[in-house]
Amino acid sequence: MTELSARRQAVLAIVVQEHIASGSPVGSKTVVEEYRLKVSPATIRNEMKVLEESGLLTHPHTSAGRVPTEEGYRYFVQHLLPDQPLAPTDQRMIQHLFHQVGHEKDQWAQLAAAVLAHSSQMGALATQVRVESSRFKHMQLVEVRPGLVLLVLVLHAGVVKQQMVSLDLAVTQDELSQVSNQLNDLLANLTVGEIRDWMPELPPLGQQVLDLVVDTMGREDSPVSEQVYRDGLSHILTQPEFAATEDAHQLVSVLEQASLLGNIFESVRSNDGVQILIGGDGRYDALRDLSLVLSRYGVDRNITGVLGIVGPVRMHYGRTIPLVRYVAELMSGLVQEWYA
Amino acid sequence: MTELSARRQAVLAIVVQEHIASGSPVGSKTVVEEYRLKVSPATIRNEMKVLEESGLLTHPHTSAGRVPTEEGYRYFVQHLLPDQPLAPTDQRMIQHLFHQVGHEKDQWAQLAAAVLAHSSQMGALATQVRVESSRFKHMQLVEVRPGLVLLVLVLHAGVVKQQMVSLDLAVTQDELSQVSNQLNDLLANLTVGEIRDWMPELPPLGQQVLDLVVDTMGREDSPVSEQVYRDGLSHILTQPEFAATEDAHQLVSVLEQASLLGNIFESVRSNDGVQILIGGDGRYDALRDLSLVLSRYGVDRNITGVLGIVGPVRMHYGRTIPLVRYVAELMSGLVQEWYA
DNA sequence: CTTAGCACTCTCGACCGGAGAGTGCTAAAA
DNA sequence: TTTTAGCACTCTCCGGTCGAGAGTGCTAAG
Repeated sequence: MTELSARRQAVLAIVVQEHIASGSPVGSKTVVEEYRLKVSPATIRNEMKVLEESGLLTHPHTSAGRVPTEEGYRYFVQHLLPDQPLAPTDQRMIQHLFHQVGHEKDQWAQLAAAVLAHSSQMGALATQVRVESSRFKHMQLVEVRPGLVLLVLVLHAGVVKQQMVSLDLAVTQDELSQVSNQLNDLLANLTVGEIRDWMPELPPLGQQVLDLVVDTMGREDSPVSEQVYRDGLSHILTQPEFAATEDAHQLVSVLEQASLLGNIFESVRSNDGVQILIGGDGRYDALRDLSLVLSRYGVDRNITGVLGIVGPVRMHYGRTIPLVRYVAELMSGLVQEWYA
Repeated sequence: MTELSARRQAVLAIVVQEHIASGSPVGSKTVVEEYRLKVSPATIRNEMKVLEESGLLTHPHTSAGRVPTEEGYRYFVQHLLPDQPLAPTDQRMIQHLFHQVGHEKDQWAQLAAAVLAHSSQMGALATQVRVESSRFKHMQLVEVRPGLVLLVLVLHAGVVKQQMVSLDLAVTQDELSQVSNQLNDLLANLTVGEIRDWMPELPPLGQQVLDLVVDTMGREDSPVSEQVYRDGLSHILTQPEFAATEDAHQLVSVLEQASLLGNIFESVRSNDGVQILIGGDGRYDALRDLSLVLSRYGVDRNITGVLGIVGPVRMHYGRTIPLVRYVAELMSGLVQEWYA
């Protein structure tokens, strides 16, 4: 990508903005008129032709206006987009919403998604924070019914994990409490790795419980509670009644497909700042017509979540980027306050 | 709705089935030919006319075949659909999938949704079970950092609830353990209602914790953990690029709108068997073009979840109904095994 | 380097007309 | 009384045509 003259940059910016606003190809006349340039349409046409040769614009057919390519969007976002903070009114509105939920940290992510979706009029995603390699804090065994025991594990940063298990041998609640107390002393402040390496000598029951603790600490968190799971919505869009475009169908299936999002989220976790994925950036074919504006949030590298916006490539980046950044910072603050 | 002659019923059944299969209006000739009836098309036309006058069929325009009305679908589902069990191959396939997840009860609902979606090629919904009015079993206070305490509450049926709280006064872990033990004795096997009515005399700290316990027991479960929340997907479908039909947009927004689904689920919870909502049944305008095939599952009235299928009104009820019934029974079995 | 002028291209919507599908009616047959 | 054959009629769907409109690319002059 060679350097672009100032005017050429301006033309690109205008085409991108105008296309984002209108949704249709933008012609040379529009560029001149809407932005009161002091040159003629013909001049703009020449510039646009050059931009097209650089791969930043295209036109859908001979006699339509220009449309940015994905590359054009990327150039725009990287070089031509002044990154301003979120509008103060939006800031206040969002802060207000977050003040209302308060301590219910389970609902932060959901609220973040709702706020993002509402403010951007796009799709929104948010995960809860994930705590990596947390240290053991406390455990408790509770007999639910004979032979069936519930392990409750409290880790640092207030993470609670639970696991139901049926024990081989019949035990009393007293025995369970005894084992719990013993392990509480032994394991205090250890990570799962440290426990694995160490593995102290214990009586059979203690051993069995210890194995369970290690399993449970190592296990990925899994979704819990009254969440409504949605699945297969994309199937419906294939029905002729819902004669949705190829695109709409694709969109929904991408968002339902956990593995792809998981990959992307992992890479987002490991970088700071808002990250923008336009049209899959060539790496993700399934995202061909989608853009993601994502950011990590949390506290250092150990407590992280991901949130952001999904929408068509033709998205108002000037609004969505500050929005995502702001919400991510806000969430980081909340997490800091209650976890760290 | 007056009684229908056997032949008229047969014609209705054929029209419904054929329309479900083909998606287009079905004409008198098709009815005769595909089902090898021993009458002429003209006779069928007369029958169809009567069915139309009864409000069970319509035609989209003068010279198209007939299409069932919502009322027609309802009649079909209630009177003309032989309720057969799910095909044994499907049964085996589904059982196989469920055997693999085993103890991870958090994942059952998700799996159920995935299975339903996959087997029906429609949208699927599933909630976790919800435990009503559960009895107190055990509690534990864990100091996360000075002034910040985590309450972990274990109820009967293995329900775990947690709540982070900042205490007014500084306390030691010992004091916390003492309060925990005291309350564990006092509250054993009580429901939230019983605790509220009783409310024993306690020292200030104990009182504060007791209030918190009551709050937490009474609180609705909220989604937890690494669940990816989705929101606002319907916004995207309003963009011209995803020029989805009115219907598709409606569909997605309905499924995102928690309150409507919540209402419906409540009514599903309180009835047995598979419940079918065709085109909103006149009660839900937002579901005009959608059908839901839902069922409760769980153990008696106290531990219940909801699962089912969403799709266009033109849905293959003969397949989806047995499928939903089967999965609901399977899930009930699992819940029984691990909760009751 | 910029611009006016102009021919050219392509889309889009409207309009038309014929083929096809299916109905409703009538009158005859069972 | 019920069923059926025959037939006119209606409506959609599809392809083709046409003109308006928008915008470009080129050329030649400023």
